[in-house]
Amino acid sequence: MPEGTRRPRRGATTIEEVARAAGVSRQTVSNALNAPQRVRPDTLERVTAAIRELGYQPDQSARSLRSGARRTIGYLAPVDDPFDPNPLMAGFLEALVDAAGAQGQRVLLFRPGQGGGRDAGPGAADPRAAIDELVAARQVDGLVLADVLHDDPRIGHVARVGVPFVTFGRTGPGEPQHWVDIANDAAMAAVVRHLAALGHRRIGYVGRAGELPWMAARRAGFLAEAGRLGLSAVEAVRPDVAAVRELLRGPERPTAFAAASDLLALDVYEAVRAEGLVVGPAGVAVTGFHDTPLCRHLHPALTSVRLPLRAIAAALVGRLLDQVRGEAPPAAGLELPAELVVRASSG
Amino acid sequence: MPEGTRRPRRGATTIEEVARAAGVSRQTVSNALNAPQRVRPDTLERVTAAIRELGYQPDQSARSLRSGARRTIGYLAPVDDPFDPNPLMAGFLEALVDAAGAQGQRVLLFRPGQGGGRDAGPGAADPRAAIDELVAARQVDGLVLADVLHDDPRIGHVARVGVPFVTFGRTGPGEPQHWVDIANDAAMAAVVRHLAALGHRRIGYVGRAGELPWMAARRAGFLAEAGRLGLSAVEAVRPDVAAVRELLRGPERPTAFAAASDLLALDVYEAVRAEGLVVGPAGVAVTGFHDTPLCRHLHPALTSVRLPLRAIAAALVGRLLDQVRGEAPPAAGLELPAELVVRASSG
DNA sequence: TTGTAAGCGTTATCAG
DNA sequence: CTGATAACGCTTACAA
Repeated sequence: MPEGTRRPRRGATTIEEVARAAGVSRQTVSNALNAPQRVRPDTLERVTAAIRELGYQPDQSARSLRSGARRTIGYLAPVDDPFDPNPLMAGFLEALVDAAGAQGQRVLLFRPGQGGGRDAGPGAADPRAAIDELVAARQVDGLVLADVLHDDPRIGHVARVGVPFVTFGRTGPGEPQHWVDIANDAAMAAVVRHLAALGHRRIGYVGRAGELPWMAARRAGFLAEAGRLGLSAVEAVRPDVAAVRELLRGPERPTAFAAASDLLALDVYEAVRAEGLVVGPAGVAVTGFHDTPLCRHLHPALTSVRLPLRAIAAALVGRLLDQVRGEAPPAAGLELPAELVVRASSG
Repeated sequence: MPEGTRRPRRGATTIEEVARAAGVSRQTVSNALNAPQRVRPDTLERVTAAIRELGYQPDQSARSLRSGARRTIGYLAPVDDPFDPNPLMAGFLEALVDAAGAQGQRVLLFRPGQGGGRDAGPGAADPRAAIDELVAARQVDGLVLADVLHDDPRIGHVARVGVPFVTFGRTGPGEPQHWVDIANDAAMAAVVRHLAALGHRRIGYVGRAGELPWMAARRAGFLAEAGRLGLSAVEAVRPDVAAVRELLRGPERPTAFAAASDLLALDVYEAVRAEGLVVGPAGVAVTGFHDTPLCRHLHPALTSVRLPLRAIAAALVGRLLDQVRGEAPPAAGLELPAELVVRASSG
């Protein structure tokens, strides 16, 4: 690699130049930025003007090196196939970047399997290795983890490493409770109450019982509330069109369906139509979960549960920065309510 | 703000400690990392062992400050409502992070309206201000911009600022040609040929003619290829269900529809069914664009155009780093083909 | 091939 | 309230 030319420093206004322009020492400029109350008002004004005029911004690398604060939060992106992206990711990331920005923090994205060098050995896709790399290089002040699984190995790892972290999704009882999550069960219970209020007595559920905690919580919330209200709850054996059609042909034909996601609600739509029935309050009512753009493109438009992504992101960033500042980490997680958005498919 | 305690340096192995452990000067450790060929093999081995043993990673801030290289790429996220996220974003971002990681680069996400401080004045949502901030703070080596519009003000701005950049989406003739894009028109032409090969002679188009370049290109590709093949091309006056239904009731009833996106294809499905027709090669064939997860959840499954997101990301990162290294920027953009994925809705 | 000296831009300490 | 001095951890000349 011919490494001849030294990269010309782009524009690169330094604190020194600002100091000269304002007729003060560079220390005063630093104070004006980091502790304005310690600078005489008129001096502050003069410095501020010079800063604005020269378009000065402190070099973040220098600042980080000196102060230790990276002003950057790492977000470990889920390892999805690009063609089957986590529907959460886009909307949540935007909210996270905004929430971080409001606190003067940037968001650094990273994924497992990012060997900084050429070592693509085994375990290259281990999220723990990716975390270690980021932390060891001191590129972030803290981490945000999403899609927390039961006994997620990442949690114990970050706790052991000692890096500040928060999670979108609750952690296990033996683990640090630095989590924020939506009330999946309560939201699904609200769905059940909504359907019950419409007069439905037999409600079908479409979703997986499996190991994904948020899915398990939705199912539990459904079953609990249906039981409480004395409704007849019927579960599709599999979350697909064929299984739903079978329910619709059975003796206990549900008059409404709650789906664990918007995409699954789409399967319900297909099944209902295939059985010659119609989706809607007059026919078979249907609800989804996530409130993706899909909901408004369906006919009838799909009732769904909207996640409070901005509130979640704000809470996560707040709790993370508390830890970064050395304050006591929260003793308990934070559960935020999700909002039921009623549309034509059920109202 | 009581700023008493100095933050304890996390673990923070330094190059000095590695040097001591390996019995060499810290200079040699640096060489082992940045210019291994200049270190004697046995010394290199000893140093490498010490590095591994201590879990040493160079402090990125110190490295950046000294060398000028940030090893970080900025991605300007589109300003979407979190509840109507750009479907591109998730899958593309993952591909971008991986492509960057393969080159030893991280990805820093940012959005307009991120005042680092408390100045939420007007124009806070101006992407140019956000770019300026990031560049002035020297947090990135270069920028990736997506969703380039006609006469996009961001392009001229980054060119003027002089920061290396590339775009996903082509730039105007008077602007730098640092772009990578998919062949929207060619992909849509392939859709038309596919439908023609199935025997369709009257094909409907559902999409907006508007100012979004990628949408305009798809429409143009459709019209051009239909004309070339002597097909009758009919456009829906608006991209919605009602407009499609009107076409289906009209004298020139199309036997197939090409939609400019998967969500629009969903509207076509609805319209076809509302008219008592059936989607599929035997009834009305339908195609989408993007190949979102939605395609496989539709019945019949939706034929769509898959974007080569990983290839795009790799090309973008490659071209960006070329610029960062001071090599001549590419004189022309790069157009990549998209792949037609045929499913039951048209085959 | 390896070690020495300097400095990247900033902030913290301590005199004035 | 302001100004000099040192140090954060690293890389790049240059000398050994």
